[in-house]
Amino acid sequence: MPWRETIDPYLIWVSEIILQQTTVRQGEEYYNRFVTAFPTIESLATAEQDAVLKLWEGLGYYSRARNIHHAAQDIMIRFGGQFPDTHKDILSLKGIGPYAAAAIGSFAYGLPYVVVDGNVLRVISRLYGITAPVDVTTTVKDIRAKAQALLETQDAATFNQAIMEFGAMMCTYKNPGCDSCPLIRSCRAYQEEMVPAIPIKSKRIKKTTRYFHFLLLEHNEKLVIEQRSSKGIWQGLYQFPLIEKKEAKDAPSLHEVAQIASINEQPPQVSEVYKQTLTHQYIVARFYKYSCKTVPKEVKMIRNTALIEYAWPKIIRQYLTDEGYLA
DNA sequence: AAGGCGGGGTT
DNA sequence: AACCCAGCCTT
Repeated sequence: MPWRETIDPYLIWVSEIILQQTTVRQGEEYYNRFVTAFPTIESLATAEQDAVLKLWEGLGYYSRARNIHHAAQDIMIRFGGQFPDTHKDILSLKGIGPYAAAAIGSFAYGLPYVVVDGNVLRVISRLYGITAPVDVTTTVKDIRAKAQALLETQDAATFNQAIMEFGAMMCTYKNPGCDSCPLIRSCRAYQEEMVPAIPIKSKRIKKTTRYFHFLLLEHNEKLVIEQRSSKGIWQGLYQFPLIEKKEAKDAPSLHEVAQIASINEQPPQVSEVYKQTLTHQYIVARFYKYSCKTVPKEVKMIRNTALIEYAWPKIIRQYLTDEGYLA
């Protein structure tokens, strides 16, 4: 892993943000492309947000891309382009929380702050037999304090790397290697046969289903696109004009489509159903291709060949790939 | 303190 | 299809 062979805080920062909620296998390619495109803080700070999002396309949690971009600009202003070297300053950057601040600080500068990621939550909660839910603030604070005490005078970078690796390789969520674990004599969960039950989580997420109808409005060999803004999913990414329905059986009416653009008489070319599961939502989407007589002046229109230049949500990118638009 | 935010992996 | 994986921001 290239980011383990450097003490450059910028490279470590990029890798830690990408590797959050992402497997190493998937993240590695994104990391390489990102640091090639933006080798320095300054190059990232001066980039367009669209360019940053394009490199993040398909990775998910796009606020990470917006935040790292914003933080790079912040570093130029507040720290003269030098990545800050105190825990407090690192933590003040947007998109960097307790985990990332401890990881970057220890790996780049040897700052003595323990990392608490999912691995560490699991290791420490099992070691101390913690049956309080690990997804509440007070429990995380307790676990951080216990982990910090274990770090004590040890080398922070080595300790942080080791405890995360131990969680990932030995103290795994399923099928942990208790049979060969060097810590079973001190592991409360093992002694009380609680290993499979810990860590305990309290929150359940309920998913809502949303029905999206994307309109491909064609006029003069161009398509109408728009950028998602404000709140909700896929902020900053691009999409086609969207009509959302509450029920599966609903389809956009001619009248609704006509309000967006003046369409020709022939019926639209309707795609198959595309589905995507998000953390809190289940998306069901169809795509409708219309030929238009006119479109409103203020909309953004691009040629088919330019579609590849924009950052799309996974479900739209899948459709565009299937239709040969990105080939 | 609670909820929202993608996408991938395993069973 | 139904489960799991996670750190940070906003409200």
